[in-house]
Amino acid sequence: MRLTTKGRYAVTAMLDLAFHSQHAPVTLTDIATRQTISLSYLEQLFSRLRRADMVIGVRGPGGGYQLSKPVADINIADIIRAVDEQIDSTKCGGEANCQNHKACLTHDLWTGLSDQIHEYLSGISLGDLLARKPIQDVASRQDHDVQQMIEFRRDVIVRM
Amino acid sequence: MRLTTKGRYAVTAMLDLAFHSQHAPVTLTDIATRQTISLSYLEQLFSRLRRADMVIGVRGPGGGYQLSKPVADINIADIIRAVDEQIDSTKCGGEANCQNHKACLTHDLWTGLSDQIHEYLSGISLGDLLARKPIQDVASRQDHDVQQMIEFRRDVIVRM
DNA sequence: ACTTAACCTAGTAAATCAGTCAACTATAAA
DNA sequence: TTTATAGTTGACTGATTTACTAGGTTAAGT
Repeated sequence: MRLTTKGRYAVTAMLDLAFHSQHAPVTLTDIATRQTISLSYLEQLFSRLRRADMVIGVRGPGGGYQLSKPVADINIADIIRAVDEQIDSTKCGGEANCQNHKACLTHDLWTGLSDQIHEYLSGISLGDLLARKPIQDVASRQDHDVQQMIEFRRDVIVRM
Repeated sequence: MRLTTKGRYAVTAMLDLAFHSQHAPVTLTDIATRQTISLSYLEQLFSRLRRADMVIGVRGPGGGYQLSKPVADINIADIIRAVDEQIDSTKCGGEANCQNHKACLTHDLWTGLSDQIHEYLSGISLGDLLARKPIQDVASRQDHDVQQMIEFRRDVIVRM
């Protein structure tokens, strides 16, 4: 279990997707605009999320991404694990013989805590996050603030 | 709140220190041997831990490191925060003006979760970890396995 | 056909990780 | 009072990861 800005981007994007894809697919361009994340970087993250069966890509006009499961069935640990390289078992890759001939001692110490963190994050679903008032407020504010920007951009492009 | 192998090293080392420094200071050399962590890397980590007032360095022969507080008063979040660069508020460093003129929206989404993780890790003390049976077992096994190695190394050096 | 938007590949500057090397200072034991 | 111990500091390095850019191809709708 690793916790970096990469995972934060993924969780934020998934939260944005969950909030906006109730009726129709959401384009990465929209998410990138709302959350100020690089579009190409988002593409990379969603490539992993798609391969992990967390989202479904819909091609063509009117397309975008949708969640593949109900928000209650997608937890934070899964999202982070999907985009982060899985933390290799360091040194003793499963062999458990890095110190003398005994089982890999160093990592056993950390394992308990690491498992707990994972278990904790597994217990929080996208649905749980969505249900929180502060997040709803922020999302609504983003919609309001960014909607004009998105429409303006589309108008400009249409006119070109 | 970031979670990498760097933090894992720090927690593991602090756990080792807590387990062995009841009576006398523990040298980084011993910790490095037991936990198979680079000595010089440990020195860097403990330099930060010392500046964060989590450990006390005792110089000279018989010296080493000791915890500065009871194990119940040292929590995991503090350890990780001491060695990791604090995650900067990305883009809008406290200014809260990264999107339009409004408050920094993107990061607000993550803040709630990040705070929760921090709160969760704050609730686990070194004492809590020490009290766990599996960790005691592993630590005991390490003592048994590594003690000969340490003594052997000292004998060799004395003879040189 | 043309547009849309997902999908894919390769590359890159910057940051971080994990570690080395080499010096220095304070302290306790000889 | 040497001398060995052990902490302290800083500079430096290769490898990896991050975050991002550029440029394509493919599938689907109008």
